[in-house]
Amino acid sequence: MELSERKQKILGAVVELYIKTGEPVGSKSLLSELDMSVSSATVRNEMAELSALGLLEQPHTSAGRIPTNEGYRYYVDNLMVNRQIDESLRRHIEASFGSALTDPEKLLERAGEVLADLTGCAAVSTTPSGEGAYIRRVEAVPVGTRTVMIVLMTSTGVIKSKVARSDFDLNASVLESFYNVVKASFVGKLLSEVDTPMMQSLVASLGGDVFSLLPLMTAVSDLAQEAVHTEVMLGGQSNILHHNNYYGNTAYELLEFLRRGEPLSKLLSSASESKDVDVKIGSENPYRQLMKSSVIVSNYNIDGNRRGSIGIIGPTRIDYANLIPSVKYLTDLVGELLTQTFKEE
Amino acid sequence: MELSERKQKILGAVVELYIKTGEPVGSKSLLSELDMSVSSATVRNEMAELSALGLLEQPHTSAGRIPTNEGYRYYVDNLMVNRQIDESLRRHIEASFGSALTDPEKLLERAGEVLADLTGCAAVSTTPSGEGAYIRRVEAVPVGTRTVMIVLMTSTGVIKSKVARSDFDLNASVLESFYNVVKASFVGKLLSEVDTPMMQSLVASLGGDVFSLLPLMTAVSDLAQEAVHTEVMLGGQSNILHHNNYYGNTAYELLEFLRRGEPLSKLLSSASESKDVDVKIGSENPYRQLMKSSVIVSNYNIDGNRRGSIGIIGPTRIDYANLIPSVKYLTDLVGELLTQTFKEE
DNA sequence: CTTAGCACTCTTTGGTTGTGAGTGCTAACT
DNA sequence: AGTTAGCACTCACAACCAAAGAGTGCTAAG
Repeated sequence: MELSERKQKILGAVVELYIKTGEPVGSKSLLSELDMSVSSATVRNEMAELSALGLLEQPHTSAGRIPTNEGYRYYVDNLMVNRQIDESLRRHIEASFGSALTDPEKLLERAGEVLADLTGCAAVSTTPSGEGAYIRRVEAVPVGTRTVMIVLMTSTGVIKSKVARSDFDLNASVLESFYNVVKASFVGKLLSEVDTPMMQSLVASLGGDVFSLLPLMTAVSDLAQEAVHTEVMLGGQSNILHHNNYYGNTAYELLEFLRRGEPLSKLLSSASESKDVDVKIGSENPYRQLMKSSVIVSNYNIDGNRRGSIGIIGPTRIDYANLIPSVKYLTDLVGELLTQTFKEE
Repeated sequence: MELSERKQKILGAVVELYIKTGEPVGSKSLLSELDMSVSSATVRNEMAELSALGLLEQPHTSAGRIPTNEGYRYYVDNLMVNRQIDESLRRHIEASFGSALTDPEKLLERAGEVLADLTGCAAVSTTPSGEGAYIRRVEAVPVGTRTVMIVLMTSTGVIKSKVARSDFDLNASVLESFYNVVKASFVGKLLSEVDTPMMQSLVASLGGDVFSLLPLMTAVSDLAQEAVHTEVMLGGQSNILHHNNYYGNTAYELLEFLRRGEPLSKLLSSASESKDVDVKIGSENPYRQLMKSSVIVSNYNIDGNRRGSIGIIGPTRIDYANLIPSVKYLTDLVGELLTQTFKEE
């Protein structure tokens, strides 16, 4: 869509003013913000044309204009200039990561909280995907006579552990055969290869040891499942109540939607890989509950590979110019931290 | 406070009707619920006296009565009969614990979710306290040449792990001396004994090995800190929006309060040990944000020792008769599950 | 002690009426 | 042809008022 320079200036001003105040913006209040040497009537004419193009709309006949989803879209794609994140804020963010660095889950949870505080929106983050990761190591640490803790480490640095119980004593010889099986059948395997058929054929091949080993094997399989499955974390839910756009029970519906991890996970994984930051505005979102919300998602990379996402969810009149760079900055930071943590083999 | 039988009956009926409908209850609507052979005027007189006693109040002059905090308190202490939890519900609850049994943190988180769904309130739960627990075992599992995962197990079955990095190669001899130090200084110690002075004197005694061992020791100490510190989990926040008593931004304030773990933790730990279930009504709570809320908390025991708490937070007109038994039932169940899981030594 | 009756209070609801912000249109102006 | 002043029009919103309804407290009689 081609717009005259003046139309662009007006559209941009309407969007930014509406984002700031939350009130529909009229021709006069627009003029006082915008140093243009034209009259309000001219602005009105231009706004009428922008309405005809579907970029602005009126809540009712005699009110100011607010941007449509398409209006926001045009603004984000063509008009917006990303704000810089100032240095002191940057230091503040980096400082908030304290010592939670070692555990990826904790790190991502923290990242969500930081982003929520920073943006005043609800924030979501996913743990690093296990896709393409393989099993680096499995250990069985005895806890009791019939109890061991199984620890599984993946090539992406994720560590999962679980207690396994057997109905038989787990003596040295049982553990030895456990390690043999693990070495032969698990280490080096992709996490996604550990599935039901694989387990079945493994069990079939175990022979006499099956009864004592089965609980341990099941635990390893469970852990692989857990590790390949990305977890979705949510922070700053209460921020949603701050945005007066969520009146009535839309706030409840949104919170309820955010609680279910599965649709959230889909939402995040659908974020475009090609773009730095993916912005979905209102009805561009695939879920009914998000019709009045915008979602800003960015992917973080570990060692150059896309591994997970971090994003925020707010009203469509979210402050794109400030928050898009914030999300971008935080995902990059998380990617760096994780890469750094696990680069030592 | 002594009340005539009729006053008790009336007070009880007012409380229960108000809990059910949320509307102030008047003398007439009360009569139709209550099969008493008296007139509305008599009821009015009784209600006036209950008001004078501070057990009922009126939102405005010509409205029905609602219970005061003292009214609820009298009801809970003297009038209420605990409802039974029906068998099918009981089975449903037990089924919802699926396979999350092994990890206490997961179990408690799940318990919170279940309770939130069950009661329609926000639910909080704490992980088992490390107070009185000792270190049962510490393991160092090599991950890379300069990286090990430290795993700490406590006598209460909590397992914490953390990756530790050193600036030197962690060869077999370093690990051996690590295990020696652990055996001598950590295993069998109470978690609370691992504090800064203890660590300082330990470091002083390490001698030449200090540089390679220090990161590992620090990790062990961190894990002990983590294990002794109980974590507070929150579920069902969105349920708060359902209760129309939280109008305006009281809902936001409450959510914001619940987000901060520290006051929540204090709240839970202040639950009376003597009583089965501790109920705090409105201003009985020590926090301003809970003035309009009731908190129902119960402790769970592992092997007979109080280890943590589970509770719910809702409006003061919460359904005490049904929900107190629910909370009680769930805490007992959690206690049983945890005891069972860790009784094998 | 109980109860019928009644005056009184206070919220809630619906209707009416201004007010003000903002628009669209027309006609004049550059 | 684009711009602007002027003006009639629309519509949400607040203020105000009246009627309705629920419920009370009080009084006097049973």
